Amino acid sequence: MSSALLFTSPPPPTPSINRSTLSFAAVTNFPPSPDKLALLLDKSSSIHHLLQIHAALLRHGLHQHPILNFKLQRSYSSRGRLDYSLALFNRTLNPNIFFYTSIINAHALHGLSQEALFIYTQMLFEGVQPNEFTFSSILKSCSLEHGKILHSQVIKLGLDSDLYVKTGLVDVYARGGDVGSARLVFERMPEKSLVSLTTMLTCYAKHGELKEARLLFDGMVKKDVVCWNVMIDGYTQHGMPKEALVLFRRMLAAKARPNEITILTVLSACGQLGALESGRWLHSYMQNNDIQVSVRVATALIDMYSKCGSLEDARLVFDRIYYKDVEYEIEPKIEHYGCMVNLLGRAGRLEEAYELVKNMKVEPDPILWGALLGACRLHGNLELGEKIAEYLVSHNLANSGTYILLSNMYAAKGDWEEVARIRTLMKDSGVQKEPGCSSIEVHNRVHEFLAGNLKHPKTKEIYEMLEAMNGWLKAHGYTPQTEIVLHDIGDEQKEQSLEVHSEKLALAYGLISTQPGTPIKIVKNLRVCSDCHAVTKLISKITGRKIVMRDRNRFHHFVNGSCSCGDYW
DNA sequence: CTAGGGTTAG
Repeated sequence: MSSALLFTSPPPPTPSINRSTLSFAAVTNFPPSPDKLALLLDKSSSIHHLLQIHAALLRHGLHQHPILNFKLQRSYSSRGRLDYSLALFNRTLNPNIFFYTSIINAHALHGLSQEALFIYTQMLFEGVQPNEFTFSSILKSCSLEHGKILHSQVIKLGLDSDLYVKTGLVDVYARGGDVGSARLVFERMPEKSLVSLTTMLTCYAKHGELKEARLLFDGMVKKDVVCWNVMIDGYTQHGMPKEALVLFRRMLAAKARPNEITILTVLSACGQLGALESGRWLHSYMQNNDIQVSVRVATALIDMYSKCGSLEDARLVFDRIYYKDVEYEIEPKIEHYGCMVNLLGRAGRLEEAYELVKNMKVEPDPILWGALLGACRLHGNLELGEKIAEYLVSHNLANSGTYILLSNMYAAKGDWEEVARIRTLMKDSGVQKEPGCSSIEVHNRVHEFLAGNLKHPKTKEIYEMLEAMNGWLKAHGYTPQTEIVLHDIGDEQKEQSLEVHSEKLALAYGLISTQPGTPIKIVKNLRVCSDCHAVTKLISKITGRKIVMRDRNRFHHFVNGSCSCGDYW
């Protein structure tokens, strides 16, 4: 602004003052009454505002007022300023039980269990006796060990009849993994609230006791969104995504309203299943029901679409995120070593990969060893393969994959004696091969197939299609890769055992149950075998279908007789 | 009118 303008501007208008209003305000607002300050404290929304009120308390000698001090402390805590909260607490003379409980609660809520416990002991030292409120606060963050001590104090003080305290105790035992004690406390509760039921439900679900969880869940008369979420998530987190989806449908049928957490859980289940249609449906459900796509939901959507093989949709969601979380500034973890091992392994630089794993700063996990062993198999390096397998077996690190890969290598060389030895070794060690399972989603339903499985209602049609597929394959000059069958059986039997691999059953079902030309998406829990891979390539050419197969490691996009993995997986 | 503390899901 120029100085000329400054001088030519009219002076600001003088506010007209109503004298009676002014004197009234002066009388009522000064000095501020504790009532007014309490109200202000409850309503204030910014830290700046709180600091102003704090100043007013000091200015007017109200800084030892128990209620105002308590409210101020609570507001500081809820705004995440535990430092101010604690400073206020330390300057307060003889804090009462309310103040103690509140500050303990604030620390417990922020996961500062050591500090919460410290204040608790300080309180006991000062001769202030804890009550049921104090215990339900302190129990929230404490360890199992401390929980047990607190439990005995609860009983001593006769506070163990309180519903909140009991729920807190169930939660402590549950978090500490002591399911038995959690159940004991729970079962002795004379009345069980929705929250205490949900706490116990969470305990079962977290520890994989899904049958117990479901029993409790089905017995619950009143169900809110939290308990639905707990139950659905229990299935999702324990390899039962199909059950998770089924339960989610029941949730909708029961007119319960899903929230963001439900969506996150169900999207994860869809990803595990490769259930693209269900995932898409969920996406549109969110759009129709005004459930906002937060970054977390967007990430879950991208994860789901990626795992379902629809990279186009994943990209679409990704491009719509304004603010992107990024996985930069991360410490190299075991996954990154995994990438390196895969890279070196595929390039045939096995010794280098082996050296890398041996000299890692982090403890190598079975997946990493598996990657290395897989590379040995790929390049037929039996010598190193044996060395690694021996190491794994002797260090108790072997899983079913170790044995399978090793016996694969021997089988490929026709060394059936060694194959038999490995099988015995595997049997003796007690590890079992995870059965191969393929699933396909058709019309919003997930169909699962195990090798040689005859349980599907359309079994007859599926096997007819398998026959037809064999005919097409033979006509194209295909010979089954019988050498990959591990059992020492006749060639004809080997062919038969290959024919009913779970991915072929799923593929046959996909062909008979969808319109010609529709892309087929299959999810397999293990790695796809090389015979199934070759067959799927040919089928994609013969039928003109795009086939996406997600196995344990990666996606295979089969189009017109070739696969995106370049036959290198 | 008058004041204050507690539980479950990711």
